[in-house]
Amino acid sequence: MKNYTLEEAKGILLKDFNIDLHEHIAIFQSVINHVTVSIFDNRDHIVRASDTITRLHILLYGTAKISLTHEDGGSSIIYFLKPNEMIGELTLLGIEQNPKDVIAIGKCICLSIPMDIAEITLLHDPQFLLAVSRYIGTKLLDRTWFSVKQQHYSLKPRLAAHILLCACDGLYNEKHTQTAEYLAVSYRHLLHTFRELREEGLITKEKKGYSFNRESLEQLASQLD
Amino acid sequence: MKNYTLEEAKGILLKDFNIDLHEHIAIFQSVINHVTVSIFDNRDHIVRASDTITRLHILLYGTAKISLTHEDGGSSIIYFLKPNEMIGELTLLGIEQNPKDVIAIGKCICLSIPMDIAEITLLHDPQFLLAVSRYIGTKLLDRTWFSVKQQHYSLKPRLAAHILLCACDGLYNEKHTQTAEYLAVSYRHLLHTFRELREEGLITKEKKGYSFNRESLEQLASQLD
DNA sequence: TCCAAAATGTGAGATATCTCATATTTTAGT
DNA sequence: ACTAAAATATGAGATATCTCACATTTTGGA
Repeated sequence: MKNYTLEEAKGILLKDFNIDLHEHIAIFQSVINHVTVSIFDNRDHIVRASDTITRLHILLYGTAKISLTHEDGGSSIIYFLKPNEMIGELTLLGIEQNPKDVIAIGKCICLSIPMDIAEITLLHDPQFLLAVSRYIGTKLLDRTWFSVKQQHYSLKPRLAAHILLCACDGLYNEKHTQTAEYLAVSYRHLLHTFRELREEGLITKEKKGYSFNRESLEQLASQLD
Repeated sequence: MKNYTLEEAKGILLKDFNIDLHEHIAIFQSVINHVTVSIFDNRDHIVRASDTITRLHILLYGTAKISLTHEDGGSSIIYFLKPNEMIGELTLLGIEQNPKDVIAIGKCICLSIPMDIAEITLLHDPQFLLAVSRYIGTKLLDRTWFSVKQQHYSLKPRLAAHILLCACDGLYNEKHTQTAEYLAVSYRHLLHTFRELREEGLITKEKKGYSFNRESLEQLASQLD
């Protein structure tokens, strides 16, 4: 993990990642001179469950996972974070009881400000508060939909939806281990279901991932709506 | 369902339900002259998924369930609402895409104000916005914990936790049909698990519900933490 | 008080999913 | 280029949970 000032970061971000910072810092406008930029590598902890959370982040680039380790040693992926999502907002609000691990999947870039600065400014800023309400509310709805579907339908249609969701240029290419944790099934069972989809001709294994028959997958996934 | 003005309601609430309104209207102070009180009977719809939502409610008394009907005809209980919880706040924030049914379980009493009044006042009130952020954030954490546990552990320990949570004066007395929907298992399987708990001596059927060995249930449920 | 609807209860067989053991292939770091 | 770790893959048997069919009991209204 490397840290940069906003000034240092501007050049790097624009050159190497084609990110224009101006689009992203609106929400931090009132605390702009406290903003720094951090670049994380694959598997770096952005937040460690066991540590005190000292900064409020916004993910600019990359994907991160929030995950939780159970008493029995197993773990669950709770959420995949995508660009423009916040990290630490529930701690800022003073309601997070059981912090979770946030881990970079591939390279990740975050804006961040110190938590104590956020507390004395953002918590009184109606614009920020409305934005954060909407953000958390949307997550609540997403999570509700996801978990209701998860508990009501078997893996096959959920996997179909997941493949469609993750596919990039018509190719699904996620790690089965991650998918199994996210869909909360055993690795073995996930593989079994992948085979079913293959045998039914809905997906085909290629060198770089799985290609698929979009219409058939969509039809399978449509029962979730 | 019956509606009352705040003035009309004061007497009824204090006399019949021992509710002192003053404790509850703080959050609506700025729109106090638009507040009305509604009393719902068992199985009344407080909100109907198919209708436009025109009021923002706060539940004062009773229990209500939020539930959703699946494409395949089955249904899931998403959440049990308890006193001091809001109904319609996600609609107020403009982010609710798929409204759900909210149904009274037994008698329910709500404060409410028209949604359009809420939009022009509460959405700019930092105190309200902070309160609503915390409220929704807490729900997000509850729901996350619940669904992660739900998908990772079998019914037995979850049922133990549920019995402890619902028990009143050492007696569990919920409808099995409701419990099955909430814990997202078939009625048949729920009964099967109840029998297991009975045969292992953790619970005992009484005339008015189930009594239980608290320590044993707590030990069973403790693996969820 | 009576009836219809809801809730409770049980059996049997089907299916989804898990656990564990083990082998091969791919990936990342030095 | 080599090696250890991670990811992929498969089989076999166990378990959790579901579906359906059916009988009995309780409950809420007219």
